[in-house]
Amino acid sequence: MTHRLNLIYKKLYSFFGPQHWWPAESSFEVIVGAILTQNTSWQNAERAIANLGKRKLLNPHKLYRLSDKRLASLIMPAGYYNIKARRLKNFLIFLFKSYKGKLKNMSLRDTQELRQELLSVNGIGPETADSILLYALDKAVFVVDAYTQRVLLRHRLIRNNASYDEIQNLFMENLKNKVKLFKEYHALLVRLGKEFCLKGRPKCEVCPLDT
DNA sequence: GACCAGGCACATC
DNA sequence: GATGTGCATGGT
Repeated sequence: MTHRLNLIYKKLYSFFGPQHWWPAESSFEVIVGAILTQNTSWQNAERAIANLGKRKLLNPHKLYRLSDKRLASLIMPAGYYNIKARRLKNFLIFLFKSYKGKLKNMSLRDTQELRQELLSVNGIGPETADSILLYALDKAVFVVDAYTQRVLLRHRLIRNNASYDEIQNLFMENLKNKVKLFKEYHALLVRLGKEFCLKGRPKCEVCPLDT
């Protein structure tokens, strides 16, 4: 499986090239984006982030002080805005209570322990937690999302009811080069999923992996 | 108008 | 542990 996964990576990289993920100007922006993009197109999440950025609100202190109602209205384009406002606040409450509002402090914690802490925040599930760890804090954790599952399933690399942890372990046990590779690999899987592995179709057509 | 998009919590069996 | 539902905008 190690060889298989490395071969897939090589094919994806040579076909698509580097993806430059995560598109953001700061670690905090990555975290905000990770929550805003939950079950939502990145384009819509971006509009919400832009609304915050325009008002210089993309830092923990400012966002923490913003009322839930105001926050919700600003992130409206991302959809689920009431729930997501609450989720952003839940993360910030955690950040201030446990790490004095500083990402640097949070980043010093042991990766697996921090992962457990993030998962205990209401509104942060496995994908959001791992996106934060990998893309905001540079921790060697593989991110699994809907595209990852779909691509792997289409190519029969997992069984159709494989759990999040199973899929994540598949990558983490078989790949070296950790952080940089994990970032690029996940981004490439999303790119492939978007362009070739469409939902509601039994098979990928002209899939770069099949050539 | 239907379906989809870089999930998650919660209820229920 | 599996399955169903609410949350909501904007593009195709």
